[in-house]
Amino acid sequence: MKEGPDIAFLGSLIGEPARANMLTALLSGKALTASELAAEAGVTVQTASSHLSKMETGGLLRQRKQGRHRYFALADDDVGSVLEAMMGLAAKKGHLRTRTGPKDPALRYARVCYNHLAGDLGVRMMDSLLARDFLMPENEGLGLTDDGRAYFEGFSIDFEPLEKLRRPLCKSCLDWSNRRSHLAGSLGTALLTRFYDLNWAKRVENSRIVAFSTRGEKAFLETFPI
Amino acid sequence: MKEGPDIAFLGSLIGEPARANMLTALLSGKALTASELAAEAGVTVQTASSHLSKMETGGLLRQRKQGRHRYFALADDDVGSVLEAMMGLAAKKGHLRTRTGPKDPALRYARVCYNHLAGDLGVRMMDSLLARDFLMPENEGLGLTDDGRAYFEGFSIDFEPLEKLRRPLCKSCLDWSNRRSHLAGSLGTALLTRFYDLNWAKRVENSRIVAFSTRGEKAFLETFPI
DNA sequence: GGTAAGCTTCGGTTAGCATCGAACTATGAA
DNA sequence: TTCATAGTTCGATGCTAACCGAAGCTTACC
Repeated sequence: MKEGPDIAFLGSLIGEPARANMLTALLSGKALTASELAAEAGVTVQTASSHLSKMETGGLLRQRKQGRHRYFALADDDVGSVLEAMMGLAAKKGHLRTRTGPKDPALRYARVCYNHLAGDLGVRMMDSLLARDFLMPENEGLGLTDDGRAYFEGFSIDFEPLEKLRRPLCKSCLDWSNRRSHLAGSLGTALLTRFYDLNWAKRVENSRIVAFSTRGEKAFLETFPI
Repeated sequence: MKEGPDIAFLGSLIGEPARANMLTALLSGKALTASELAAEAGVTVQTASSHLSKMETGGLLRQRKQGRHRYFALADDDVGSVLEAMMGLAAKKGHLRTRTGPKDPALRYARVCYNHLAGDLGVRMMDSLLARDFLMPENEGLGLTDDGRAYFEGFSIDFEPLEKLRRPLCKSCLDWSNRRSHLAGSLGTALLTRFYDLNWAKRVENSRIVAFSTRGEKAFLETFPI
């Protein structure tokens, strides 16, 4: 009767508070256990387990067994992108969750989006890389220029393992706080890891906030001028 | 307790079959009456009315009264983008609706996405415009170059009314069938209208398919070479 | 082997919400 | 005024799915 992909199924999967909580938690990029996700969503483990299996068969989640733990993560970058896009729309329409605490400014400034840097600093990095022609928009998304490759190699990014992955190297992801794009893809992930390694920033426990040190922030702003 | 925008609310709004059907119908870009949408969703008008008011207060829909008719349409381009993004994910994950009929190839070739051209031809147009530097990727999305402006004016696009709108002129929208981008925004809308005016193509009744005439297709391909 | 932790499965309960009939409002036509 | 069409509101019904207790399964650690 009807043509096209089934939006309703996806929507209902995302549109249940407990599941939405879990998905938002997983947007932090960390793989979490069923118990952790249950706590995050405020339901018992049995209920969480049921939700998790639904989301897994629905293609939103990926499961990795490790000993007696089962770690859940978003299935791929696309799931994260759609979630962030929905966040953007929700924010624009004023559908905010209960109370957007004092963390909010920090969250808008620098946060983890699945596995890469988002927020003001994420957008700034993207802008800077585009302005200096290190990244070039391509049909499908984003391409790395030769200059860009050299630049990142100078920044101690090792491309060899990245290129073996099935994930795209560069991808743009729409920011819900800014309504502008930031860099996703395996390069985005690698860069964020590099920031951690350089001690420019570290993750805030139980939050998506990325806390830059004053020194780290300075270095970041110098590395990615506008 | 929790920070950030509320995904669950949006998801539940979209994740109900009747509502999803209506939204998909509205992706055609046409404003439809409550009765038409009820038929589209396969529910009675009372039920439809209830759904419509929910979606309107939820910010997904916009209502325009006209005599004793009430026309509903998607609230803005962003809603359309999120819907297409979800379609992309659903298609990728294999969640297709009941049976994807013989219309499908035509739908992938050229269809309406809210108010602009999508599908293979839509993507080709985007590629062509980018390759010839008529469009340039900018921070937020897409920018029109001076060359581009001249080019479109030669194509009888009148920019004056377009620039008075609050909508962005150019915007990229991810294609669910192709997983590549095509041109949205008010320019995208204007171009599609122009194709209709030139009799290159016309809408197929009760469908999102855009049917190009052989002459129109030829002209289109020449106008937007790769 | 025994025990504990992590997670899933099963069954029964409950709550929310979509659904529709019927009554009501509003606009237009005769 | 009267009738017809478009749409909303109200109330009752019924279905679905989330929820949790209890039991079962698997893996680890002593």
